[in-house]
Amino acid sequence: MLKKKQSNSEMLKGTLDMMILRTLLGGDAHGHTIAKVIERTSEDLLEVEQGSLYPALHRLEDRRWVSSYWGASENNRKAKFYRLTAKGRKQLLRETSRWRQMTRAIGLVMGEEGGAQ
Amino acid sequence: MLKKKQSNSEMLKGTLDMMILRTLLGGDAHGHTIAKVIERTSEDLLEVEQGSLYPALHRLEDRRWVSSYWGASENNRKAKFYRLTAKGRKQLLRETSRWRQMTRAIGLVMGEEGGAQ
DNA sequence: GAACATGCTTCGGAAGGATAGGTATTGGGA
DNA sequence: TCCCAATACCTATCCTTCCGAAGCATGTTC
Repeated sequence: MLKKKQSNSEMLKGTLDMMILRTLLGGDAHGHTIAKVIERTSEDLLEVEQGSLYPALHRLEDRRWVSSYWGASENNRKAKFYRLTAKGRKQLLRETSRWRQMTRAIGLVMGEEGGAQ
Repeated sequence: MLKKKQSNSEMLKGTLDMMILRTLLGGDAHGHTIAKVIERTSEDLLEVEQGSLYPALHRLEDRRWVSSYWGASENNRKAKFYRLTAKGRKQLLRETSRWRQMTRAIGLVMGEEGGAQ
């Protein structure tokens, strides 16, 4: 993920799962769409690579945070849809909380007096 | 890094280098001190493991972002001090900018209207 | 002088992300 | 008709970082 102009950055590894779960709060969606939603809502600051996206989706399914089923996309193509499970919802809360805590902590170290908003 | 109670989190990988560089803005320091400073300024939300710290310092030195020299610590022990180089300063600016951009982007995806302040 | 705190090093494994290659299907245009 | 672009998915391999663990050395204190 995260590219656009300068590739990688290595920063923020581990946030992709959280963003996928967050996206699924808006309703079931298939991989391709999830990636597009993340890219657009981030104002194209993030770019979700397929090589990151699909392994992430499988990971989330293995952990029972999402479930999947085959269906047809908006373009009438075969597509695997993902749905947030109850476990996934809890996980999303945990990760969101952790994310806020961590960004605040780093903000403190970086000397941003406001901390995380 | 980042533990305290619940270990890891896997989130935020790649920010350690930035925090080390930031810490060295305050003046030369050796590894042990750098770790303590990061822990304390983060209000103990972050924990810097030795197995992360020293490889990171070597990494930064390989990239010429810091230079090192042997000296004596406050406790009269042998210690390797690190100093931010001109290249390191530029890198710190780049990483800080990138960090702000990325947290803002993720904030957008997570639906935090304020974005990263 | 044993124990402890300080201080540094490195190995090995786990995990996530990116690159790059591949498959399949639909629809549109030459 | 044929081909290509876009959509949609999969996965092997490599790279990087982090962490646990083990080890070494030295100064201080009891």
